[in-house]
Amino acid sequence: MNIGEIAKRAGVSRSTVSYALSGKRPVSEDTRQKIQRVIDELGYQPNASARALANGRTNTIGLVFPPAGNHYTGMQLDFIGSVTEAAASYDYDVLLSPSGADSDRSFQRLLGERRVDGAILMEIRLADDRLDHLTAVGFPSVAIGRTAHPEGSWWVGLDHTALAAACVHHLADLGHRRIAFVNRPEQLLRAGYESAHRGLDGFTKAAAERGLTVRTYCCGDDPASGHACLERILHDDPATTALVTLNEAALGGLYRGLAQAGRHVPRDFSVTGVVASRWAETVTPQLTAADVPAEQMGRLAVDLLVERLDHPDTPARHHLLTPPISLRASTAPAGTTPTAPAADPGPASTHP
Amino acid sequence: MNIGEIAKRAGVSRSTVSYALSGKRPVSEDTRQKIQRVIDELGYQPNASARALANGRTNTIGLVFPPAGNHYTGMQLDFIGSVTEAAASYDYDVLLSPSGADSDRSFQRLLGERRVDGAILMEIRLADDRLDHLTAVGFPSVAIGRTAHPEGSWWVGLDHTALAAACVHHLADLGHRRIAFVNRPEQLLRAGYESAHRGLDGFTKAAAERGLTVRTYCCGDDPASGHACLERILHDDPATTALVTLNEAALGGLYRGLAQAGRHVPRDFSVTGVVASRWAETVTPQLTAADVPAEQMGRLAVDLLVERLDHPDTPARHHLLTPPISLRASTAPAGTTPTAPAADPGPASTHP
DNA sequence: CACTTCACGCGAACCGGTTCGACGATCGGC
DNA sequence: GCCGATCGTCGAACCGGTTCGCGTGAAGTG
Repeated sequence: MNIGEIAKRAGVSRSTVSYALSGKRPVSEDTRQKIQRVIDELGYQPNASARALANGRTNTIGLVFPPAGNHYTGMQLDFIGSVTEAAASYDYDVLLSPSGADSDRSFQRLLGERRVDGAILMEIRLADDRLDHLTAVGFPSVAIGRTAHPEGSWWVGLDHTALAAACVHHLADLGHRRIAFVNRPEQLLRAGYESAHRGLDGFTKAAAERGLTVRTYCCGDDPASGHACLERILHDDPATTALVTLNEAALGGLYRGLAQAGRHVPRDFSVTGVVASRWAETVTPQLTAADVPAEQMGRLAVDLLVERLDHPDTPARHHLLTPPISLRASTAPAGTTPTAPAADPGPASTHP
Repeated sequence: MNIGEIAKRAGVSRSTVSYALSGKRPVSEDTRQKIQRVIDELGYQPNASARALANGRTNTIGLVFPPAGNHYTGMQLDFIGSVTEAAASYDYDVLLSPSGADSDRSFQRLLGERRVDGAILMEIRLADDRLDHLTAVGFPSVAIGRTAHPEGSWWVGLDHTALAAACVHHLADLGHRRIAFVNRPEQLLRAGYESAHRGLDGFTKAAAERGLTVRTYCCGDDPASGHACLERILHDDPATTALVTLNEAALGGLYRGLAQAGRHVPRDFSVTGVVASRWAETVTPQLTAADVPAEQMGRLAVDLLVERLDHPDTPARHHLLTPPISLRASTAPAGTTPTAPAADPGPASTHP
């Protein structure tokens, strides 16, 4: 059932059907109704490929995935969901592109084969060749995250420096003097992931400002690594009384490690960090954290991209978000029994 | 840079370039190299829309989302990731379709506008009009989940009945006599979600078989609901000593409720269920559960779909999986102190 | 009544690929 | 030396839309 078929049955030409549908030229009320009736009857819908070929727009945006293997974190899920929904509200579809191991192939396909009108990139690195390439060829894109030199490009990001610093100040205000920082995996830090870098930066500077004793750690994106990381922390400095984490996937393991070491949260040990609220609320006690507004970020990214697609000459825009720390139940004043392990080892037992 | 440009620079016709690329007709080694050189030089990639229009295949598969609003569970994330990767390995792209509130519009677009060659559907209902429609029009699709009458259609699913029953038997073998069942939200149960129905079924039958006293609950897909649900459970029957859950998003809340009620897991209360391993390992103590092999399921779904696309006349195939229960740390024999609350209320305090 | 004006609708060209039928050149066989 | 098969290439048609220029009939104007 193509447009020619509709035209034939309605007794008009193909172009008239096209104009009746697009409204780009006036069509008399009579013929419009005649055409509409045939369309309704046959349930006709124009072929997307043909339309894309003719007018050069696919009405699809690409969502470029991190090269993080098959390990997706919760935040990414939230991005995907919110981007998809926001795109749908603009009548755009979303094409997923795992810029994974063979990043080039899949990524190049999106652009070279013109499958998408624009792209949204996740998991940005400070020096991001994907973005460099896109801006070099002038391809419309919006980054979720910002590079070292974001001037003149489109993005929506979190002020990781400020957020990590806020966590430090929160702990320092509570009297903690020896704190640890649990970052994303070392491999990602080395790759230049912006959240890992800026977060570490903010943590380190704020800690220096407040004269705290700190140690920083990288930690795999899974509970087992979190558990192991926590054991290292307490081994390296048993007097540590608090930690800041950017690693939501490790959170469960960090808590488990604390329980096993007999440190009660928040009585003996405070935990905070930068984590999406749905994960902060999953652990017990709930995590006091700067909540990553993933859904809002996804929607903003789509808004920006659509604006850029509709008005190609608009100067670059961006949104830098700094959500406040949500006080929940995982932090408390330090100092009642700063270094001694808790007296009651009961709750920590985990025998099978 | 289109195929005509390549042809001109290589001094051949457009059709020759096409044949050189597709290999569907022999091309002399000389001209092939000449063409290849030009292509490499210009970085030419054929336009996807034009190709799709010409040969009727988009090389894209649609991944149809649940109508669950903007609330995505962890399992869905795993599906999305594994489907995307598996599809990439077959050179297919993945188009996301939120068959959400206005399910029709987005869903119909995929099919009617021929944006995709085939579709993978998630969150299947026992009576699923989307699937009925697809099979009615003969559109190639594979379901992740199975309807009430899956004969003759393509799917990969979990034997929820058997899994829930296995959980019951596991608890019964440990001596538990009064257990609760925590299902997905009531709204989904009423909508006919197959996991909710078959799981409930398997639970009920197995419990009857073993002569257990049971109560069943529906619970929202979030920690707060889980917490509330657990309070209801203990209020309705304080002698309950174990629960089975299908609701991974509520898991954190269930644990929190138990801690707050002074029930130590697994000493005073056993918890098990059907949950993806990454979530089972996030809670403390780690959940003894039938691990949902989400990644494997995603890959299998793609395998089936690609087979169906390549061989349109193959009879329907499917995979029914029954993963074993992974013994972790959340279940223990009942009976040492079956009904009395734990003596030590310490670990349950959650003051801010 | 002749002339412009306008509203509508038509045909043809185009987007960038694929595919089919045909044609010229080369080759081997008798 | 002529004929038929084979190989490599070309031109044209087609996929299903969109868009431009033009023609036609009716309405408006002096």
